[in-house]
Amino acid sequence: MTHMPVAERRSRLLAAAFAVIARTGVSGATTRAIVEEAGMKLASFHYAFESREELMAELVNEVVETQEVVLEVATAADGSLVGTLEQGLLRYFDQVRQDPRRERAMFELTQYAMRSPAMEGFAARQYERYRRLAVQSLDEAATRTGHRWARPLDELAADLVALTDGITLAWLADGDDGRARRTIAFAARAIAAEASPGPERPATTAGTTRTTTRTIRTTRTIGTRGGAA
Amino acid sequence: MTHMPVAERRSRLLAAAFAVIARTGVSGATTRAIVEEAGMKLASFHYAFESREELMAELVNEVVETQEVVLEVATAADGSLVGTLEQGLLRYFDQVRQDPRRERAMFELTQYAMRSPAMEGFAARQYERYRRLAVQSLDEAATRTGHRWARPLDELAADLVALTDGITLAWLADGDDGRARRTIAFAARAIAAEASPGPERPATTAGTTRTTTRTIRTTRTIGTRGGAA
DNA sequence: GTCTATAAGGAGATAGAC
DNA sequence: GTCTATCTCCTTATAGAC
Repeated sequence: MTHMPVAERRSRLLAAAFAVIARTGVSGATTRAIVEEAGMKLASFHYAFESREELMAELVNEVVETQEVVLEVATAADGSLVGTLEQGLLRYFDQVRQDPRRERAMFELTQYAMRSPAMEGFAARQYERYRRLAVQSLDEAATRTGHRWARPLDELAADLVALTDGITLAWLADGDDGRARRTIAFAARAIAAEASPGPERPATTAGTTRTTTRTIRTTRTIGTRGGAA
Repeated sequence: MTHMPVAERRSRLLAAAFAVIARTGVSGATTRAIVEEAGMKLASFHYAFESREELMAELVNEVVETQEVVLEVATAADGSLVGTLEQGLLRYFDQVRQDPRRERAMFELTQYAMRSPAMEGFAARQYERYRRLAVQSLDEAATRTGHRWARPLDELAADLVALTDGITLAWLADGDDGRARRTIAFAARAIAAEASPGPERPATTAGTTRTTTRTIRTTRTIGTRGGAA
């Protein structure tokens, strides 16, 4: 019915496709289901895209490039590195809890891409992006709490991504919030243990609640179960 | 052609289904592809199974129950806990490298089960089993190296499973052996850091190569990059 | 540019001969 | 019990009217 620039149509179809995948999985994302979700007619699909495969490739690309947060660093409750990391991980986990279907869709799209010879290398690029985002978070966390990472940041980023992936997968499987939070506390300890007290001073301690002013409390933090668990 | 007890037929179809899934993914596991893999005719499928869905459910069950190793503990190179854990993780990783398609199939089956309302709770059972196996490994590693876990073993098992999952997923995505091994070294340190030197003596130090006899060397082992990386 | 109608093929499942 | 042949439905994709 309505006229629509082809770019707009493509964009809407991509969004619709992701929505369908989130709801029913990749296998449910038929051209018919997608156009219905987008409120279009079937023929419009093939006017905007050469094939379903082209849409999937485009979607997979878009999804990689718009991936934003691995974990958002928010200055710690007590200024500690562990606490800061744990807070960040808990925020990430909140996002997962808030929209589990999105997360499931991401995993499925990754696996779909790994199966498609045409999308060779996509999964690798996705994980590279995850790591880049993690690098930023780790860098900021260390700076804010006055620490220095004892290993190449890129390596630590890979460790962090592995932990978040594992935590997410397990939670998607069993939905056990408490368990996820305990593993998050563990993850925070594990990552924090890879830092040394560094020369970088925390930028500012203002504006945070419960400022215990206990700066540079670090490395050996076994047993710090944080506010979680 | 050949007569065959129905139980045998079911068993062969299940094995064929898993092979097809490993090769082409769940979406490629059509009844036709499965019977071809098994060297049967299509009608035999529906003689042995009510429906494709029934086979998938059965497969998913079988796969859970026959899952054997999360990580196989082999006495450490130097008797340390970190080393023991790292060795075990490296062995696990070797298995993954040796048959990546199997691992991919496992992830896909889990996700498939999570999408099927009929298989509600399967994924949770699978992860419970993973944890039980991890508990055994952790228990043995601690006993052998004379340590005591400072947290409930079930929690640590969840941490370990998250790490192995994350390591596996990342490697399946990018195939970077070095990175995987570095993350494994990190994982070993992280888990080992959750132990305290305990009263349990190592059972025996005989039969292991490079027995440095340095018993009870523990907890603070950052930087022990082991034989990996 | 957008629609209806349909082609062409693959899917799960079954009928019925042997 | 095992086969061939077929039903029915759903998929991607296109033809052709408007």
